[in-house]
Amino acid sequence: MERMKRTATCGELNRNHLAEKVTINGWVHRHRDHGNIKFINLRDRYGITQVVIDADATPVLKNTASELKFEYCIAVQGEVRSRPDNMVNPSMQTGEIEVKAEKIQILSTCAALPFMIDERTEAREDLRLQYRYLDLRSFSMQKNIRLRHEVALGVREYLIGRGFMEIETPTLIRSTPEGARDFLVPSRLYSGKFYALPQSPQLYKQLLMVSGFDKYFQIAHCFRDEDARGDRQIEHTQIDLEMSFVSKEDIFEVIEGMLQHIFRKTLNKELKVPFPRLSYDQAMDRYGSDKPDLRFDLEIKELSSLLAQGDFQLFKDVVAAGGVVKALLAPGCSGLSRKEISRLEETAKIFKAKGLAWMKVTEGGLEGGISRFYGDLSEAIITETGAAAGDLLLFVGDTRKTACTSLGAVRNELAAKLKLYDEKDFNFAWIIDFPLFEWSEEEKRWEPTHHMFSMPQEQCLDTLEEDPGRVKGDLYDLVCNGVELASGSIRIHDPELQKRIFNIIGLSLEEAGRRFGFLLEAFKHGPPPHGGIAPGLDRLVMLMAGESTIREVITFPKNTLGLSPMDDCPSSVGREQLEELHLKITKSAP
RNA sequence: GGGGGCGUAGCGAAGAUGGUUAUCGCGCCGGCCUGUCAAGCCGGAGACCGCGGGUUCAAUCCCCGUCGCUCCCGCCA
Repeated sequence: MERMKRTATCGELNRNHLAEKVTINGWVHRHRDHGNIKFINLRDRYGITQVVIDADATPVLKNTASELKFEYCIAVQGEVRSRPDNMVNPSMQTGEIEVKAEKIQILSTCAALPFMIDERTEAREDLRLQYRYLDLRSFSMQKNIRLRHEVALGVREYLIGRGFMEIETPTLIRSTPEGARDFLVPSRLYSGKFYALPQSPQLYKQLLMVSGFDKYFQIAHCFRDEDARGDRQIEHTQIDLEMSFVSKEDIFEVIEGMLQHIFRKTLNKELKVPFPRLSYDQAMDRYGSDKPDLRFDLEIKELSSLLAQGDFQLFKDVVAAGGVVKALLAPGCSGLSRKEISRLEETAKIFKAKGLAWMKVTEGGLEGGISRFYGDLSEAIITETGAAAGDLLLFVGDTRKTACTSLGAVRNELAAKLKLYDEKDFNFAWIIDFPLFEWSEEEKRWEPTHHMFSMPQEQCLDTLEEDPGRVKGDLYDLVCNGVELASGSIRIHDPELQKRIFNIIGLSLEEAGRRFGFLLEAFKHGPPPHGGIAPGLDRLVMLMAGESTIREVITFPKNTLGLSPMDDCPSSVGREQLEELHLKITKSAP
């Protein structure tokens, strides 16, 4: 029998098609058998159309229809007709019509499903990942993957419209043991040698600038052999871009325009640009994070000198030792129970705080917690924090970093608990003025905060070596709703300056030459000033889709352990394969 | 490497201070049904209660260990 090819999709039929003969192909989404009449909701990626097998159907048709089960792939030929007035389904796109089946062909059958293909699948995630091809049939996954496609399309439309060229760079590259752990690919031809998968196309895009390509972008796969998280996979996708002859202002403007274009097109949402800017120091001091969620206020205040005046010895000691006391005002939270406060304290402790001190604000002043140490200062504390009766004050005294980050975590938890923000808001901001170097206690040396090719800010150029910790870089992150969406910098294009950076991070010229000789050599040949940025596509789509993990916007993700439950990889390989690669396994996985 | 949570039928859940036959919804199988759209009704099958050990007359429940998944700290230039 000839296969019945489709003439229409399951999403497009409406009153304009009445009386037309159509063939639709798709999957049996639902079937309702009333004995002498039967309904099938046929689904394809465009929508769902109701098929009716009427009482007057031929025995052959009725027989075929009775065989249908969930997710059978079928073809239906029939006539589009309007539903009886009281049977119209206003919640369906095609709810005014139905297809009266004349012929049904079963294209393939479907075994019993491991889970229902629902709008919201409730199966455990590892099961969903194991049967990802089924999970991807669900409405929400179809929607997410389509959104991802539209975002990628928007990226291309916008950037190409702005004169960018989409250029590919290699996937098998030289390993550079800086930063994240590399994935290595053993060489067959050269025993004991390895390629690496790129953590990003960083060096190549800089070389493309040297080549004069001026405005480059690529939707690039990046690989990092580190532990996964909800917003992190060992393999992810970046919208990688680089521009010559620019300052960070130019890059901000391109990214703002690009996001505006994408949001307008896909979500019909108007983003307000330019995005606000916060220095790294401000972000840490006020929000306790370098990726603050700015959908809500809840600012952290510093009360070191005030609280060191009271009788609470712990805070006195902290301040005397050069630490700080930070305060977070929890509005209307004086009613929180001990238990609730101690839950917040647990959160603070995860981020290294030794405890979470508190005071309740009442009409009569401060009460409970550590308030008894601050009788005389209560008015000053209330004024300083802007607290009002009914509020709760939370304090951490510690090093600046610990005090800030632990209260930052409490801040996020409080905001979620108090529902201080609209989930659907998008609150973008640029975080700028990052320090260029960080002291590594483990390595006992300065390390680049971002990477070693980032430009120090001009005012620091003369004094780089004096106090590397104070050097600010031409570095910037884009954050949205507490998620780091992009990271970039203006790059160094002066080999002499580059050498000074190597020197500060303790990388000898010989070693630098071995690892990055090609880049240094390139920079001897008229490199243009350049800079770039790389928004994470997965995270962007995750936010836009309202999802809380990037796995929901990736077709075939790994789980948090870096495994793929569907094809069960990584997997072992045969001895011949290993021998060909000159490899020997010294220890097998348990 | 470390901490929290979860693990009961194909799926999602409930369960008891330790006590006969482990409960519910979806799915599956069989039957009925002419307008449903999460169709409905009747009947049925399906669970070594993650795995191993311990305590006990008795463990799905308590204890110890282990495995799997997940969230987080570390890590992620």
